[in-house]
Amino acid sequence: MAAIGDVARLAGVSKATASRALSGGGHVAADTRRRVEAAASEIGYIASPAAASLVTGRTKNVGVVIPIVNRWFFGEVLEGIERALLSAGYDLTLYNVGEHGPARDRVFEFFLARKRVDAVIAIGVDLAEHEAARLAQSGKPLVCLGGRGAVDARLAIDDHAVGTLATEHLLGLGHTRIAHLAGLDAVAEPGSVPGERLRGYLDALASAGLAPGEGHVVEADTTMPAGCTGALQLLGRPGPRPTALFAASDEMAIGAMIAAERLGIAVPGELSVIGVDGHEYAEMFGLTTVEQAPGEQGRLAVDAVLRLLGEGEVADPLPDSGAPLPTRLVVRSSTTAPPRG
Amino acid sequence: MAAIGDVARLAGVSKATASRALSGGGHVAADTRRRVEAAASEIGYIASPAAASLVTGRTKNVGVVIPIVNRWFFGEVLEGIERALLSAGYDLTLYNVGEHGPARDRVFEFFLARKRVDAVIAIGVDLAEHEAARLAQSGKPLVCLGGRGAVDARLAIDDHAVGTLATEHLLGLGHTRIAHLAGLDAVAEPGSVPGERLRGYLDALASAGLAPGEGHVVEADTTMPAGCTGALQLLGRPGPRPTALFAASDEMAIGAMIAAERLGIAVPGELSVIGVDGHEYAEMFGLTTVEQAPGEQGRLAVDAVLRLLGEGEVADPLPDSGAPLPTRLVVRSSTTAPPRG
DNA sequence: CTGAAAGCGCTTACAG
DNA sequence: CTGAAAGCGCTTACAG
Repeated sequence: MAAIGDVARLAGVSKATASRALSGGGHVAADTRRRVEAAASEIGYIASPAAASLVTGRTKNVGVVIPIVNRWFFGEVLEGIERALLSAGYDLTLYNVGEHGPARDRVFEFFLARKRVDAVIAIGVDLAEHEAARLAQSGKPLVCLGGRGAVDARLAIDDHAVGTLATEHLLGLGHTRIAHLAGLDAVAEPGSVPGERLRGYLDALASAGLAPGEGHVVEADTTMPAGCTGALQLLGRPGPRPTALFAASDEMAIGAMIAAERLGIAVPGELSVIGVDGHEYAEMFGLTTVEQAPGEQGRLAVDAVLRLLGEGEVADPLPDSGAPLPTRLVVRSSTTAPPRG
Repeated sequence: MAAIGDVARLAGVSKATASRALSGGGHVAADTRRRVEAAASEIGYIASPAAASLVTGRTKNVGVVIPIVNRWFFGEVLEGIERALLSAGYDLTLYNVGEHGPARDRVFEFFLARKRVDAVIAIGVDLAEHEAARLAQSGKPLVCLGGRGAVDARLAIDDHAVGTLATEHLLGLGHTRIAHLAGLDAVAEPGSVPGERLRGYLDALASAGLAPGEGHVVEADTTMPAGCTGALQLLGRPGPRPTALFAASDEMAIGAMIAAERLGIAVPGELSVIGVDGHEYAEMFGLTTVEQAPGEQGRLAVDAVLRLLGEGEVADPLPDSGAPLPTRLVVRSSTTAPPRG
């Protein structure tokens, strides 16, 4: 393996100068720099990250903590982060943490606690107090995308507003029997993403002088099969059927559309359906949705991390601090006015 | 940050002994080891990976190259790899490479060429000659999961056999007009995954004295929307309609089922559909499929890499070298005998 | 079983 | 602008 000494010798300079020419900020004569660069590329020299980080204390590596890879939203965020990090010359080290337990503890107590990453991005993870504390004490910048826990830098959409917006769209079309397919633990955990969307839905309903019908709020996993099962249950029960359904995610909404079809309920004729996300499959199903931009969110998280690390022009770590990430209503063919009669 | 010198001082031993007690294989008195461990945990010591790797030359980090994160198969593989790597104490550095171009070159020429990873796992990527050469010259073990390119260690299912198995299932049910929804470039690239599945399909057909009908092989992206569009095209054309369809992926197959429904074609009554993958949504749609186990494949790739790195009992790098990864036919309700008449 | 010393490959004050 | 020297925090022969 070629080391910097080899480059220096070939270029006829000292290791210090070679280092400065290749990476350091120190001034080097233009001609010297050229000679060093030529020498480096001639022998295919690439600096050892370990050696460099041992002295600089920087690793040019960011840890990304994610609860699940294989869900559209998370996959998009991850791709956005990867792209942004790579183009900034940073590596991405992936930690897929699930439920609390020894495996998750190990990530926070060992993997993330070492000097292997300069910063951490946590996506949609509810940080326990001791986890947030661990990270804080390590002194590494932490940027959260959604999720909960006491941290400095968090980017998030306004989930309450999302619930309100979706519900108001249905109210505006004239619906009064509006059901909600909520995410898991929406009722039990008020501050969570599903909880906030549920609250937005309830508040919008209340503002219109309405309340959900009996059994018209059902919780399910935010997947297509779970959405299908949940909708089957919700739409199949006796009593007045809802004319509209707000699902907490597009995958659930699509599952609900399929459930409606199986029950012979026409969408949107007999049932309007709206989701949340802007899933890549939404268009195929003509699904009306409150769209968010996960890939872009990932990029913004990287921007924030890079700023906290002092890369580029050091500005406000979170330029629009406090302002929620953008979402927008995209109306397609799955929502319309309720059936007459 | 606590360094090993602090631990040594607190335990009343030398840094060398502290190092041996904590990680090194050298013999240390049981009592000494206990004292060192107590000291380490007391001050929360965690070895600096950079310093350790500088001297050992090992990083305990594996680079994973993947063409796309947000596709079920790849997401599952990635999760399987992450879990296996983490439990072996290794980090996973993610490189999402797309089309050939400067961004991809940078991954192979810079990121992967440095001494930051001990080995590389490439998932479903067709390695160009210069890319494979780059990796080989870096001396790092490379394990491929699927994909193409000249490499030593490759794990893969037998895609030709997959195509044959799926087609034979349909033939066995009595179908003779069997269409194929192929992956992109199946015809143009004979050695690729889509190409092999297509060939398996054609060979099975030929063995039964059959050939695909006019316009009964259509290529599409391996996604649900593309599968839907492709099936719409395939099923909508004039002339005798196929009674069965073999899709190169479950997502495509599900898209095709939705297309059939939109065209008023009953599945399986008028059209049998079979896919490939064992997608998590297959069950919800009653989809018959040739199942593979991507998560498990990821784990096997890690096993192979770890063996090549000399971890654990150094055995054959690829224990079942040559043997393809397992797949199996899972029959559900989307396939049946062709309609009479 | 344990310690003193060297060294992994860089970068960074410190002089000049 | 450039070089000699120190040092980042470990591990590993080499002795004892």
